[in-house]
Amino acid sequence: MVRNREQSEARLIAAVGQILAREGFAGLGVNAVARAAGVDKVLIYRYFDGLPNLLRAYGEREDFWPTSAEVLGEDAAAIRALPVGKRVEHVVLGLLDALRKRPQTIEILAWEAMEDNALTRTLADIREHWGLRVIEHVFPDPSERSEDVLALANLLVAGFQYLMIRARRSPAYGGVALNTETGWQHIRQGIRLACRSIDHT
Amino acid sequence: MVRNREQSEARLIAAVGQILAREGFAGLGVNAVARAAGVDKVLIYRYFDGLPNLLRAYGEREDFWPTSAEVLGEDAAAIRALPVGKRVEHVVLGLLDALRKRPQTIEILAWEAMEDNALTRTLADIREHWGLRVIEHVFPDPSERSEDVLALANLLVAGFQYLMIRARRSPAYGGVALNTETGWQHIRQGIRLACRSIDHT
DNA sequence: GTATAAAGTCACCGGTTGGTGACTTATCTT
DNA sequence: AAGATAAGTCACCAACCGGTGACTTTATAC
Repeated sequence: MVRNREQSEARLIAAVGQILAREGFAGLGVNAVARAAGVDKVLIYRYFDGLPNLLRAYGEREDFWPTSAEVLGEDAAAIRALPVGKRVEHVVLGLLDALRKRPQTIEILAWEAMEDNALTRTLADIREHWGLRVIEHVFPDPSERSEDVLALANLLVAGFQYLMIRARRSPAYGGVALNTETGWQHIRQGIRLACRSIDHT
Repeated sequence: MVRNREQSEARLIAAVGQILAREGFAGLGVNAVARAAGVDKVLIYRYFDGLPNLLRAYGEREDFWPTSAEVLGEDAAAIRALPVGKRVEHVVLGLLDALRKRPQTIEILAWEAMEDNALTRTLADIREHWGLRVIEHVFPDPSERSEDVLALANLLVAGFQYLMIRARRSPAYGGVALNTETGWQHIRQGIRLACRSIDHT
């Protein structure tokens, strides 16, 4: 048996992702993670001082959250020149595409919303800083942020996040297909439709 | 000790609601329910043949789901005379108000989306029949159901459901207050804003 | 009043959970 | 080569989980 702390840490972090993808957060525990990593669970305490910190390490991997560039596109300055409605549409759709590629991130978001414990709180901390940066990027001028438009934008984001969560178990939601690409195209069209009314006041 | 099966059953059903309200579905188990009901857990098996059926009994109480009248208003026929966008607005806002009064129902919806087991599947069955009736009521003519509008309507419903779920733990979401009435007024305005573009094509 | 079926109690089962102490073994420094 | 430090193993803990069998107690039907 080769002894290698770095490798063991990496295995534990990878095991978190495996379990989240396979069983969801319900199966996430010290025993399960250690078993999946092929490592003794005592190392979780020695190296990470418990599961919450291991989960924090997992949440801080580079590709866990999309970068601002991935959400906003390469030319962030060009976005700020668009009317507000178009800007909202752009960032909401960008966020949708970015998150659809990250099923484990969706799993974390879901869990964060459901339960309130040491593990979820650490994850909420990580996401906090990330989310604020995006808003600052898109709406540098606070006067542009109408309360109602902000509410609508967040409602749309909350909506597709919830649909992504349901998509893992259910093939459809209220007549909208969640397991086909065309179903998600309709959702994207719905978002565009909603954003159209923002500039049209 | 008075012996009364009906009362014990009622206590168990009430205990389910208590636990859902207090701890959420994470704390929902045979032992916890029996303890909260002040009743031996063996009665759960004797009277309900297990927790799933007890939960089904809980989900079938009269006031658990809003009635169609509560969502649509008293004059369901008048709604069908409105343009499509107004109809969507009306039913989405009606559903929002109806569900805001039912925190335990939100808890169930959340759980249903998160986990997939015997308990959640029984609850999904109950909700299924309920949801279809509402859609049939509002859009009796299938030709009126544009795919994109349907997607938007479901996106809005999914959105406020997700926000309600988060509201239990977080006071705000992306700058929108979830713990004040004015915050929810902004969300309602956002819904109205989104629906405006439906008829405006 | 007595028999009987049901209501309720209690102790226990195997399994899993998060967590720890004591141990062996490998690697690295001197 | 010897010793120190860290990596990894293992057995065990108390607490909980869902679930069951055997028991006592009460109400009810006859």
